[in-house]
Amino acid sequence: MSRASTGRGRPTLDSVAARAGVSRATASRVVNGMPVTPTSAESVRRAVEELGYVPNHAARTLVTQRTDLIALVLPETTTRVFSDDQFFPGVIQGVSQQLELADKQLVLMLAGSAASHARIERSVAAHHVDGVMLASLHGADPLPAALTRIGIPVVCNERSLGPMSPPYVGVDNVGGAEAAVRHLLTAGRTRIATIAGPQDMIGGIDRLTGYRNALRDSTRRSIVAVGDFTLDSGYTAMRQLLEDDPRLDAVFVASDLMADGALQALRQAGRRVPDDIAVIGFDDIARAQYTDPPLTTVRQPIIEIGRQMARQLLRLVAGDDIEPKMTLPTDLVVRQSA
Amino acid sequence: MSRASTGRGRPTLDSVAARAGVSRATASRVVNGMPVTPTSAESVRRAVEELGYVPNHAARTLVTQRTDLIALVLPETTTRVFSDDQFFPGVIQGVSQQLELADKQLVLMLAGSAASHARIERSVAAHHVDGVMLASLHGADPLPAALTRIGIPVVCNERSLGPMSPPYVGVDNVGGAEAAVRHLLTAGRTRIATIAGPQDMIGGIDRLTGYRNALRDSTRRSIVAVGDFTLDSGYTAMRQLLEDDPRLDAVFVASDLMADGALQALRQAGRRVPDDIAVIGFDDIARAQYTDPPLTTVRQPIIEIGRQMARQLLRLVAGDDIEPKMTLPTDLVVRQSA
DNA sequence: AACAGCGAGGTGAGCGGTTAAAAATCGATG
DNA sequence: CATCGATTTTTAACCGCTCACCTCGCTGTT
Repeated sequence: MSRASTGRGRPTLDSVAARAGVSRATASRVVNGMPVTPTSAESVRRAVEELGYVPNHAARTLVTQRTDLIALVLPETTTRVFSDDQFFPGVIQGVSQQLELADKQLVLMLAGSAASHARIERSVAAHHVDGVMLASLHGADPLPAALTRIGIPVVCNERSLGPMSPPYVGVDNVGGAEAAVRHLLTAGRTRIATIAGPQDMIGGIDRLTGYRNALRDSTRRSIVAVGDFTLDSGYTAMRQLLEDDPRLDAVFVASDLMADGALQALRQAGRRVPDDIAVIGFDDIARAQYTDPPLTTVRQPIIEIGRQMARQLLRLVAGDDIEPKMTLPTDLVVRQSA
Repeated sequence: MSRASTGRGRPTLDSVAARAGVSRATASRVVNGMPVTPTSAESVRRAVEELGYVPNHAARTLVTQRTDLIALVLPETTTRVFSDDQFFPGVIQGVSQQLELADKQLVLMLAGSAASHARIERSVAAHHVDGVMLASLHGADPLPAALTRIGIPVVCNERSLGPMSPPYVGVDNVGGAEAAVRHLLTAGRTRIATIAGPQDMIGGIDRLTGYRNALRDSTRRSIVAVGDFTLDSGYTAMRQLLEDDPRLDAVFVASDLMADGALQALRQAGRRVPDDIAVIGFDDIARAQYTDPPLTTVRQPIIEIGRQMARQLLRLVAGDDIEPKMTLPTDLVVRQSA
């Protein structure tokens, strides 16, 4: 028998069924789009409409074991969440678009302290979410391994440096950097330095590799300074480079934010860009078109990264298996700085 | 009787109870920190430990009617999510910090299309979340009213322009703008213009009001151009102002991003800042310290906005009632542009 | 010694759905 | 017209947890 449905509060499937004159099971079928007689489908649909019925998510989750929740974990290092590079907003936007298509909700988890790390693991262990996306990991973060062990689908942004590398969606950092440096070589630049990113992040490592690759094919030697993707570090690194080798005529900078800092250092040092020295950045952040001069840079498709991460994860959640490595193209955007 | 606990899969409260030699109810009490005999508390705790038990969230939600999920709704207007003002990342960070203390999870919903609007309403109607924070609404958004009608706690960022205004956490836009303009007056500036923000957003409206208030007390007349908070619009507005009144000696700009654009227009027009013309922005975004010259601006405590929104909402969710209007202070940060 | 009072722990009824299995319905067929 | 197979619908058993209520053993009182 269907349960007594006298109770007030929001309507349940029982009240819908009662009103439509069918059993709860039939009502459930209609709600879930399973085949039923047009007659009962119609009456159930009307009852749903009249009562303003909305399925109870918790009840459904309890039996189906699906939460329709997808987590996006971001490391809450001030460096990145609060920098201007717009990486996180972009990823969030892409992820959000894709999840919306699949009618999943996005749970955002900022992993700052060790406490939040533990909290995330607990939450995932409780199967509070169906899958997890990890973005912008530093070094050999233990999280990918921990989550994989729990046995929940995981997708990363860029390959993980740790022991266990889950499927990932990355961009062609190496190729992009190579293209940038080749552009400088083609323009006849001879002393080409780089301001690399942190060497415990894929972006930092691979862009430096690309720089080295491109120079290896030429006769130029490599000149390297290291920053941490912040504007200040770009400024400092540029001053350092100028001091070490005043005759530089080009610099490939591993992020636009650092490139912006580098431009300031160059301006202060009285160097004209691109006449005296060419500058190429990486990321193509919004500001790149407003620097002085507008910045030539390597664009990475940030929103697309988010979309693809979500797409891959959704497949994993659905039980399909996927190509574990996905690399999105980068391309050189030529403006005035090189 | 306790249910047979032979089933494989992750441990349930039943298996914990069985292992600890107590009833499910007692195990539940221990897990939820209610008073029990030290003896049974200890044995339950050990069982939890050994089995790696984590409570099933859906089951708990089903009976308690709490989801421990809090939604943050952001309008996905490209203008803001993808601008450099870092408002959203800041709010997210503040919200996240506060929610973590209360052990709630954050569900992020981007409200772009009409479809996503409907989706959000549906999700809230299903009591998928315990409460909702709405940020940065445009005009008379119908969402506050719709959500309030559903009967779920809502907190906004800034008061809503619509018919129904939920409790909100805002900043002292008027006072900040007044302080900025007074600073210009004190410095002896005589022709003080403003580049206002969009007049369908509280920030845009109130900052213009503050500008007018401050001028009303003086003998200066007001000169107004309107932008939409983007850099480009600041640039355009500044050119317009210069054309209309070439003898301007100061401008109060309703956002740093627009101020950045204004600085570029001024530089291009050959005006020296602050010698020929003083510029004051609003927001104190990260970039403000790197503009040329560094920007004098009105700081608003973005992270704190997020924290307070979350704090207020959590109280509402807990059933406490709160002061429906909360205004956080803004303060003038004097750098070199004025 | 009998009994009220009290606190700890057990019992069982839900919470609101899904879904496998059983029952009912129905058109087609011999 | 009874029978059979194919659908559609109903029944009822969960999913895993909380909580109101009841039981039970113990102490303190008269």
